[in-house]
Amino acid sequence: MKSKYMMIYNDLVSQIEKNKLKPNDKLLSENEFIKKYEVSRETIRKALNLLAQNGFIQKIRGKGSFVLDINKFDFPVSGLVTFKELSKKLNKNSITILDKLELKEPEAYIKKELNLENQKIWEVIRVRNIDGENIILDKDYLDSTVVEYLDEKICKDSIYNYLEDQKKLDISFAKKEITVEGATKEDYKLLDMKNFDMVVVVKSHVYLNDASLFQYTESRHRPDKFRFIDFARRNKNS
Amino acid sequence: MKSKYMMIYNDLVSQIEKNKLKPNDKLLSENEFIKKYEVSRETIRKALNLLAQNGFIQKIRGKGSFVLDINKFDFPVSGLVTFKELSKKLNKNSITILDKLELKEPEAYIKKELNLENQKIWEVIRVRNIDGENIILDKDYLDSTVVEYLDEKICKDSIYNYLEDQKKLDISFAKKEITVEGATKEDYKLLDMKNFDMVVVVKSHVYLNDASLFQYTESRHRPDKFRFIDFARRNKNS
DNA sequence: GAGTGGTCTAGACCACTTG
DNA sequence: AAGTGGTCTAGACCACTCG
Repeated sequence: MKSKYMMIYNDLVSQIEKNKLKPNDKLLSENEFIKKYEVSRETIRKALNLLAQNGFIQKIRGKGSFVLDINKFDFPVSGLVTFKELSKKLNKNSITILDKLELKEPEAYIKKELNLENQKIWEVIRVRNIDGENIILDKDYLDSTVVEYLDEKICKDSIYNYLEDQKKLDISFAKKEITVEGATKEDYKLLDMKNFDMVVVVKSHVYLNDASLFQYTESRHRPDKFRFIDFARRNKNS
Repeated sequence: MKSKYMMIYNDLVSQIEKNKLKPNDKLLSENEFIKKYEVSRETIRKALNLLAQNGFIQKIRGKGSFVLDINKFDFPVSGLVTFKELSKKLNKNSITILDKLELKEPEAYIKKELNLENQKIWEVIRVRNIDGENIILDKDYLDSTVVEYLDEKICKDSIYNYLEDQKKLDISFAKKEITVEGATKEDYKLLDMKNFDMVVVVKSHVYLNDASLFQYTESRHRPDKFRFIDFARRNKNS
């Protein structure tokens, strides 16, 4: 955030997103960046490595760093991103409908997913309406010992906003699993399923900075509207 | 590969995979690692940061680094991994059936996906049979100016093995897109579709180290057998 | 206060690309 | 030969956790 390499990273990301740096453009060399930002080489390299990791640039030894033509920003992207952040980027006409908000004893399988003892959980069921159609069903389960309070307003806006900005929780990482399953009665009831009989299910376990699990989520998508984009670098360690 | 931080990274990964380091175990501190491996701190930190990035450990300031309980290795995992590498990890009984191998003029949409001029392409169509069922249909299209030669043996084994080990190509990164589509006649013909009428489609654009695009792939999965696991860290830059 | 990880520096040597 | 990125070092200061 305030670290030098993060500021340089954010500066370059915004230049790429604003198209001030275009695909195939050559960045300044590391030595030129050193002069421009008045920092050491390793600091520049941290920023550039982050850009490479996230698919913005490709570094080529002996040649330089080049902007990639991966327009990840037209679509949903991998990573840990909230629905609100996404719909903002996509410029879609989206509404969130709160179907259920309840502090309750967890069902057995939720208890298992969240490794709970006797804590209660918040169950939040929300329907995402995009361009007039109910497309996504989000079912969230949050450990009430971590998240003591929730209300309708928070759920309709963004739970993560509240947790990060108000509660200062440090949401750190998630394990996500994508599968395709038969639609349930609940899916048919809450979503505009047309003639589809399957849904894409994204199950997430979300962890705080101290590696504690606090949230389990099932995000159920009508198959024709589901899209997941991933940028992957190849590992050749072994 | 031969770099110090990569050797340390691989050493620790193998300790975690062999369960010599168990979930929630505390790693040595950075200063202890310095003594153990006789390297500088930044070198240790490069190795540990790679582990954190890939979901093996969580670093907590003031406390230490801890092994995560993310059993990514039971399942398909995100990243740029070949079918052969995957099936080896999964210990499944898998067979590859070569349906088509042809050097030809590309169809218009392939030409577009690969930004081709007048090059011919290799079209490779393979069916993956797992535990006796035809589950996955892989359609590969490779730029023949990059990959001049292919044969049946290579396609039945692993194209990437050949390209990396024999041809010394540096496969670097890919953009992948996951969607769900209606099954085509080809899907019905080549896959054991049971009663399903949709397939999960993974479209990949694969690039070399010099950022040149050389392969486009469509991997079509029967929906009940598809599973994608992703480990994601949250970015809070903006 | 001692120990931990996070950031940053200045300098070194290397491998690779290009003119 | 000059310029590029890749690795590595030794040391510094900081913010955080914990007893």
